[in-house]
Amino acid sequence: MVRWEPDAPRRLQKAALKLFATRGFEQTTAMEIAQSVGLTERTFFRHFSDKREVLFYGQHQLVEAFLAGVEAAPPDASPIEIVASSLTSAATFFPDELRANSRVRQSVIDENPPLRERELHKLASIGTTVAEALRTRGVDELAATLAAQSGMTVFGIAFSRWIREGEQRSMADIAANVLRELAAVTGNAAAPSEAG
Amino acid sequence: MVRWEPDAPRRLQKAALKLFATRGFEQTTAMEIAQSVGLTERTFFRHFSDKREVLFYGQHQLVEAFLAGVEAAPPDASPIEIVASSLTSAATFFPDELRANSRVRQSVIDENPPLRERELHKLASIGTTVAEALRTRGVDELAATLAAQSGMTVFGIAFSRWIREGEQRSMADIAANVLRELAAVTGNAAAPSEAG
DNA sequence: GGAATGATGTCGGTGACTGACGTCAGTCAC
DNA sequence: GTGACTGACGTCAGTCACCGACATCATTCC
Repeated sequence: MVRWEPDAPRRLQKAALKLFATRGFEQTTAMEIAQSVGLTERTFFRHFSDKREVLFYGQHQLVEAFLAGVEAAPPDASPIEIVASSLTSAATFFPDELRANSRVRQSVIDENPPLRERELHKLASIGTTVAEALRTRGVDELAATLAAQSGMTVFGIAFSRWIREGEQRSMADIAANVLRELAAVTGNAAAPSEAG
Repeated sequence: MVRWEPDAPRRLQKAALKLFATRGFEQTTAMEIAQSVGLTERTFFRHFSDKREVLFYGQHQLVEAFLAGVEAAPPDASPIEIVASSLTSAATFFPDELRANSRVRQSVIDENPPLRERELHKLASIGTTVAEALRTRGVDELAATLAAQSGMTVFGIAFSRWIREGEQRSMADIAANVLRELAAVTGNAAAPSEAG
């Protein structure tokens, strides 16, 4: 007989999402989440640095997918081509079966500013990591930062479209479209000093 | 005889920045900030929704500068030209005299993840507002969101360069350069579906 | 079979943040 | 000029996120 059920973090995450979705994020205490899976509040905070973090458990693998995409790009690829490869790789983390689940999770996040903050921070943090990987490949700092952060912008927009009701395209397809549109939008940029 | 010193929020902000810079953000309690200007903790939280917010007092005007830049753009301007105008307008909020002050403030923010989160949220929030303004001008949703969020990326990078030690150029000049580089970087984008 | 390990529980605390209510100077109606 | 009203603040008591220190006990390793 085992002393504890295994995989406490994932059990806590599932319980937290359910409680947040029904009762609301603020109205749910860490103690309630923990007790709903037979653990104590203290144990909750041993697995998650704070109450918000429980919704972001497993993000580590997403970062690695982005990085794998960077490394998969051919040696002569331009910065934005590397980012494109990175997005394609990351898109494998969002198969169609996950769409419904992602929708629920995102609706919880969208309704709670503290969770939005954490999400933006995660995105920016991935962007920094990808930029670092670009610099390792010889891309200069400004281009690397711009390409990586733009990639995160594309990713965020693509994801929000991917979970739209009625959307049929795959995450990879949407990301590709958004990235093309980014090129189109920025293509004719005028210097800001000309305006104002 | 006046009952209270005027402009409590600004006094609290100045005291908070000084304390955060010397003692650290976490090591400074809201009560200490309040007491250092002769107020109570309760009054601190009447002016600021949370402890982090004290460092972002006055951001409202920055948003309005961005929006003024949007409105100043000619009617036939492309989305990215409108964003360029917006950046130029916002740049007036960062005259050279503010550089030293901005450096101190930013070093506090950079060293504290909770403050970084709040900053990213503010930036994204301005981006959403600018995107909304673009849509009002007839820009379609995708282009508006891309242009506005890219503008925030440019703004963030430009600001971090503006406060670099030894940097001489104005905020407007740097922003113009970064925006040009964005166009160059995204110019040759390949579809992500080709890679990976 | 005893020691080390690792995940958990227990206890007591700090500090962010809130709601309810009291205080008091200025202001304005009458 | 008195009384109602308002606005900025103080006081008090509470909830909850989060942490450090220490105890517990099944499993594992020697």
